[in-house]
Order: sequence, then structure tokens, then C-alpha cells
Amino acid sequence: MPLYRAPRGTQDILPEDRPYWRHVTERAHAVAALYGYEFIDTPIFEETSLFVRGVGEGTDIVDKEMYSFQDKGGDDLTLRPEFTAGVMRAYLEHGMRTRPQPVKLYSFGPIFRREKPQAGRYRQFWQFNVEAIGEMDPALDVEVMSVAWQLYEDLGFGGLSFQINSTGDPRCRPRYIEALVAYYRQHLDVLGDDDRRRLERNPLRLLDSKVPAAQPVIAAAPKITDYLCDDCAQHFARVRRYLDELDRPYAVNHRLVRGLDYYTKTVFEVYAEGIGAQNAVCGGGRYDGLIEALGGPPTPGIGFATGIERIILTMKERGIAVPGQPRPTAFVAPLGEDGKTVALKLVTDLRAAGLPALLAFGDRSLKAQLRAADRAGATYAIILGEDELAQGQAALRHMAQGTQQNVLLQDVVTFLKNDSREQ
RNA sequence: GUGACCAUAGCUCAAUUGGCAGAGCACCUGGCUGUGGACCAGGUGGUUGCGGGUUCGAGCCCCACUGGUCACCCCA
Repeated sequence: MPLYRAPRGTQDILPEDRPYWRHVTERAHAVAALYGYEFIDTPIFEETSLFVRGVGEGTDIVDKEMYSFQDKGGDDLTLRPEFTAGVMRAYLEHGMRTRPQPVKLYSFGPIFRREKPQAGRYRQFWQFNVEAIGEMDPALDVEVMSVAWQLYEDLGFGGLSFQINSTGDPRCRPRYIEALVAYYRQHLDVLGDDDRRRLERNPLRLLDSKVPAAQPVIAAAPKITDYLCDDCAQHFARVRRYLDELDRPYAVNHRLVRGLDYYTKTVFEVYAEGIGAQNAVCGGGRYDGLIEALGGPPTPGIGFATGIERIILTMKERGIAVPGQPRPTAFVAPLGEDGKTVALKLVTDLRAAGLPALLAFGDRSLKAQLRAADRAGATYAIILGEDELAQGQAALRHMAQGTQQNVLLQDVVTFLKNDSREQ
């Protein structure tokens, strides 16, 4: 029982998981580049008030999930619980509204939320985050959704359910909420404690309640799409038309909402099956009121975030294979002190030539060294024993084939370079 | 934050009504004085998550804590 363990809700990403992380990371960067999004790296912590304003008071994130602290100078700081607020801060701070709009940015990094850990839910987890700022065109909504779409497609996911809805805007949403609350008040009898609390705090949340008894009531609840103002209705219609044109399968989900005031119009989520209750692998939407809330000029924006751990969980669940670790070309196995000196020189030359090479340490038997070469997955074991050294040679053993040949020491690098080119 | 279940070697798990902490895998070594994988043999590895209590005696029973899992809340 070790003295220390990784803090609750955090995890070590071990070498055996690296292939998944590398693959997902590479695909994310590639997709972003394909769509013309540029990488932005913002600080892992920001002023606490940025998140309080940006994420919103009354949200669970701000009310109970932030890692907030005061540093030695007394500044109130918080480990970022999401990317968007920090990216918007950077947009304003660097006057990005003077750049060609929309400004299309993406990020990739750790996020912190103090939640109770569960499968697919961690206190430190990674997100791939995409934002497009400064443009209202519904075609941009579809582009942002397509980035997520294509990432999952590239990763080999099929049959993901893409769900969309419109959450209105400050002009039409209040009217809808009023109607919704009025409707629920007629059905208080079937609502549980959680649902009654939602009714008070955040009526929109009632729509995705999981209480079985409430389901029929929810199914018959007023739909926001019936309450949208002309602007929002037209926007939503165009988004759907573009998606149809592109043959993107999606479902309009009337229960999909975002409770924050500055979320507007398009919202979307992607669910993956098989990773437990935390099955939202992607969530996003338009936030035309956010930048203004952060003290900037009225500026529309849309974005999404997707959780890397949940993506990898889903890949494992579905048995999606990823490229393995690159294996070393050579494992240099010397015998005796003379051999070790030559081996050290040889492994250095190999690496200088760009060939991944390992050196056997210690003073172990050839048998043990070959076993180590095998475990390391080396293409060749290079044996430097008395016999070989006496002739200025090295024995190159091809591990997979079990064949062996002697090569002059000074030719080893060239030999392996040619050999690895042929692979 | 709420509820339920769980915690024995690096991993997966045994251990009879409370009676000497074990196996497989992995790792190391040898069988083969210079040849990997398969096989055989041996070895390293534990304060049974932590702290109390009951008992002649606790891995096992009781309490508290910590951590894990699952669900809720919420979310990626």
C-alpha cells in the first residue's frame, strides 16, 4: 500500500494507453486543420470571476465544482472548468475582432471539475474544444458540428446519435419558460423532489429528467420550437436544411436544452453507448450572449467540447484498434566490458542516424539480453561478443525471422538504415 | 452532495464455523559456461487500503475514515 495515490478523480495515463491518446490527439489536430481552425493554448487557471461570469452563477459548475484558490498574493484563481470562457477572454484581450471573422480556434488540454468520480467522469479530464467567433451564419453552426462529426468518423465510430435543438434567444425563450412552468404546475403531483427543485431553479432542466414517473408529462410538455421567434426559427430551419443537404443523420431532441442565459439558438450533443451513464461524449452550441456578458461588444459565437477520456472509453468499448507504439530497430546486446564499450558507441551512432535503438544495461547473460530484446519488440538484436569483436563485426539477429548474419561494425548503421527503409 | 455495493502480491483472484496469508499471470534467475518466444524448475514480491474495537486468536465480526465501482444530481 503505497504512501501516496493519485488524488481522487485523477489518473495516470500509462504508456500502454499512450497509443490511444496519441491517435486521438493526432486526429483532433488533423480535423481542426482541415476545417481551418487554429490552435490556441490558454492558461490552465484564470481569475475566478471570469468563470463565474462566463459559465454563470447558479450552474453546478460554478456553485460546487470549481477548484478555486487564493494564491500567495491574494489573487482569486480557478483551475479552468471549461475552455470557452478563457478563449473568449483571449479573443477580447488580443483584440481578435480586428481579425477576419469568424475567428476559428481550437484547444486541447486538461479541464478540472470537482465532481464525484464515475466511469467516464474524472476531476481532471481532457477536452478537445472548438470555437468559432464573430459570425451568425447558420452554415457556421453546421461547420462546427461537422468538425465533431468528422472527428468521430475518422476515429472509426459509427452510429453515433447526433441530437440537435434550438434553445431560442433572450427574446423568445422567456415566453417559452413561462409556458413550460405553467404546464408543470398542472402536473406537480407526478414530480419528485429533484424535479420540483428544477422547476424553481432551472425549469429547462426538467426536460431531461430521468424520473420514470415524469416521462409521460415531459413527453407532452410544450416544445421550445413552437415558441421560437422568427429569427431563431429561421436560423434553426436553415441549420436543419444544411444538415439534410449534407446527409448528416441527426434527430431533433426537444429535451435538449442549455439553461444559461447567453446560450442561444443551436444546441447539440452526441451520445455514445456503452460507457455508462456518462454517455455525452460531446456537447456544444451557440452562445451569442457570452462575449457581451464578459464585457465585450455583442459578438456571436458557437463551439463544442468533447471529452477525450470518454472517446477513448468508447473506442475500447467498441474494440477500435489504434496504431501501436513504434518499435525499436535495434537492441544492442554486448558481452563483457569490451563489448559494452563498443555497444555504447554503436547505440549512439544508431540514434544519431535516426534509428531507435536500445542498449542492454547490467551484465546479464545473452539469454537474458535476447529475452529483453524480444520484450522490447526490437527488429534486430545486435550481439557484440568476443568472437564478433575479434573480427570487427557484429551479429545481427532478426528477431521475428530467427535468422542471423555478421556485419562489419562500421557497416551496421548503413545496413539497418537500408533495412528499415525497406519496411 | 445523496444512495448502494466493494477493497488480499504489480494484475486477476483463492483462503472451510474466526485458527500458520495462497495460486495463476507478470517480473528475475537457471535448465542451455554465447542465442529470445514454447516448456520445466526456482526466486523476488504482503504490516490483507488506514485507524480503532470485540476475541485466547481477526483477511474474515463491529465502528469510523480513505479509496474504488454503479446509479442519482450534473456533465465531457
